[in-house]
Amino acid sequence: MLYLKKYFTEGLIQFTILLSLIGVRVDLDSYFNNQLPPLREIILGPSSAYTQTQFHNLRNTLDGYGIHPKSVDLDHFFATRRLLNQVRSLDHLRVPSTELSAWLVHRDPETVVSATSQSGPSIALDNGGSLEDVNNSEASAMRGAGSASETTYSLSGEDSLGAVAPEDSQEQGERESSDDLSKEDIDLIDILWRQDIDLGAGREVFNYSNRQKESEADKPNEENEEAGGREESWRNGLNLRAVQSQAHVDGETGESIPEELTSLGAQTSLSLQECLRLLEATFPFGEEPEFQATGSTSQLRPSTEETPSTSQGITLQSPLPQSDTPLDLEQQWQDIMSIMELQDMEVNNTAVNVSMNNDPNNNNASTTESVTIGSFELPRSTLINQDVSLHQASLPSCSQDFPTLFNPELDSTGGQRPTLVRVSSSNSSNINSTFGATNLTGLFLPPALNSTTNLTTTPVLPDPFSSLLEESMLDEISLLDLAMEEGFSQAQASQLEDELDSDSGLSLDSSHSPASPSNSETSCSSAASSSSTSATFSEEGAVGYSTDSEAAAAETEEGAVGGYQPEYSKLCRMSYQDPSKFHGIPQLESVNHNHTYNLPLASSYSERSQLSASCSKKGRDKQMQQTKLQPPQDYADRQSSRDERRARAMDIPFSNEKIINLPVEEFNELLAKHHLNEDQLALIRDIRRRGKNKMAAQNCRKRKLDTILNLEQGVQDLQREKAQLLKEKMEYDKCIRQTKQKVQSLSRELFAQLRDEEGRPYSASEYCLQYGPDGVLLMPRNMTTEQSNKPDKKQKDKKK
DNA sequence: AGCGGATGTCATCCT
DNA sequence: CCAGGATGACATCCG
Repeated sequence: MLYLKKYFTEGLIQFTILLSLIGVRVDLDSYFNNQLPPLREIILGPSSAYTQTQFHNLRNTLDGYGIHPKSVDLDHFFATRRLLNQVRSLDHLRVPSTELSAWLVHRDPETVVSATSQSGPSIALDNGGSLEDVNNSEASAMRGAGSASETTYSLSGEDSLGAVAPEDSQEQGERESSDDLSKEDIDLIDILWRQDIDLGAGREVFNYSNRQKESEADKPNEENEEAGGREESWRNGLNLRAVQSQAHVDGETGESIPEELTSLGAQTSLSLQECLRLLEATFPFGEEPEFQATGSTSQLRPSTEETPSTSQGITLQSPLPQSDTPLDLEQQWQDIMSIMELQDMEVNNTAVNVSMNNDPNNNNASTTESVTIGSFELPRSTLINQDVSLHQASLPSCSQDFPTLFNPELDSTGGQRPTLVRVSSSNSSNINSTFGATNLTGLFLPPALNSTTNLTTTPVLPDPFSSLLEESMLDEISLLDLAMEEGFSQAQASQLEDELDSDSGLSLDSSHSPASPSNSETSCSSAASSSSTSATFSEEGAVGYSTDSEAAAAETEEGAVGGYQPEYSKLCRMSYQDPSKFHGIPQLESVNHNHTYNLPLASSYSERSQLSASCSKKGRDKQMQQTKLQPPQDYADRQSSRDERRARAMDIPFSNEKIINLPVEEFNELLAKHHLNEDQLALIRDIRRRGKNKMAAQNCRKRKLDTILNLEQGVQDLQREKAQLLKEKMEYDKCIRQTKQKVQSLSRELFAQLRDEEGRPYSASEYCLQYGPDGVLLMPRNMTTEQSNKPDKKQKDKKK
């Protein structure tokens, strides 16, 4: 349904616009009055009536057209949404395509509704303020005013307060021209405008009246109900509006519009990209851009083409007569801005006011070129002209050369080149991400070098895999090495590997935990053989109380490990060395476990001494010497652990390893077999406890080490990620830089082409361009600076 | 002699 | 409640 509705609405609008352009007069009002209910049903569905908003109600009342606002609004909303989506698709800076096409919906000025009456709090709604009754006469006049400058989006209250002198003359001229349009045309346009407004943008957005407000200001006599609406919309959109913020009085009605509106509008901000799009749309490729109005939508194209819709077609060329073209331009801009506003609204209503508008001077300063003729104001507020909607616009990829695109235009413009334009970048949700907080003001500033710096500074990150390899591979490798060193056969080594692989425990140690239940009584040693700690234990146990096995074994293992980290080497050693040692013992081999504790001291001792002898490491030699020099028994005593000595002293009939590693049941059985006294039992229990705690401590330490290694790995990964992000940042910065340049050039071009009613270029000293969500505004400098000032603002939007 | 790493041990908590 | 794992703290050994 939505889809159909969307197209239906759009088509209807376009058709109407076309008719209006052609000169065919359609009485839309009557049509809508009669048809609306059905249309509404079609478009909105039966339930639509329930969803009416205050805004609509206001409009209805004020309009007097009796059109159900909702239908139009929704329609518009969907259409706008679609357009917005298309535009958003362009957000990607990297999109290479440079093509830009914009659909413009033209609204004739006459349609303006005077919002003045509604200025009340109800306006709080985005559009609410915009709702205004439109004077057909005014609208027509407005239309006639055509020249963008005249069409200025009047800041609120300007009219009543009295427009700024400089603009007045121009405005008057414009006004006069505006009269040319027939009332019918105006009505038609007005209807279209309403639709736009309903879509979500306040009427103000579309209000022609606002634009024309300048002219109205010039001509106080003429009532501009519309003007009031325009003012409102502009206020909302522009910071400048703040100036108007003082209660702005509708020229005709004399109603004052609360400042609140202004603030509300100001909150919406225009994103940089949006501005760029607008600029691009406005300045298609070098040539004088013309807006083609097709039905409701007109495409912005490079201007070589003739605009079919003559009346609404806008030419960017500076020489353009002030007549209609400027006005159209304005409208288009407004439309664009309105769309942008919608975007903002969708994303987040909490837009940030653009600081730019407030300080035009600052911006100027930033700009390289000194002269600022004027400023485009893009009203951020939701309200504003929606005449122009970008249908398809794509930003050139960052890499693309902006200058190339725009140079032609620049060349053509030849004459004055106003410099800078101030762009207000607001926080639009979409763009913000890319541009971040960058303010358009900064556009002209030299790009930050941070990105490059970062890149250069970014340290080369170590290969992530290296660490992994280290971690994962070292253990196994070291084990294998050990095995080989100690005379393991390849088969044995492979067996060892299998053991490693098969074990899925926390750590090697844990997996091979001696205490593992699987061990049978006879083979109870398994733990010792497998686990790192167990190895040590097994040795102890096997050796009995007096062997040097531990030291010798340790050294041997260390040698195998080589220069690797001590921790690692030790861990590895602890985990797997034992099995190798017991290899030579047939009975143990079958089980794969360490049964050293079963071995008599002598045997173990001899074995160890052999092992140590085989070792080539320095520590080993020492031990060898010790071993040779001292009697085995003494040496064993000296080397044995305290518990071993104690156990021997207490005449404990079995080895410590057995005490430690036997499963509880077997251990108890063992104790039961031997008749032991209290002291002996206590010692045995302590030995077991300490032994287990020892293994636990080793496991704990290994885990700590693993944790540290993992953390290191994580740090490396993060560093790598950081480097990547920095790289991306650089790229974005580059894009932003290019975009800024492009905006700058476009702004210059635009300003250069602006002409007042008399065809004179605007003085940079007097005017400046301001960008806002609502469009680009040409604002008097004093207005910008003094936002609180009166309606003087003669904003003349000149759209190209 | 002092330092730091490795290891053992204890106490404690938790499962 | 016991056995045992986990872990911090401390002690000891050793280079």
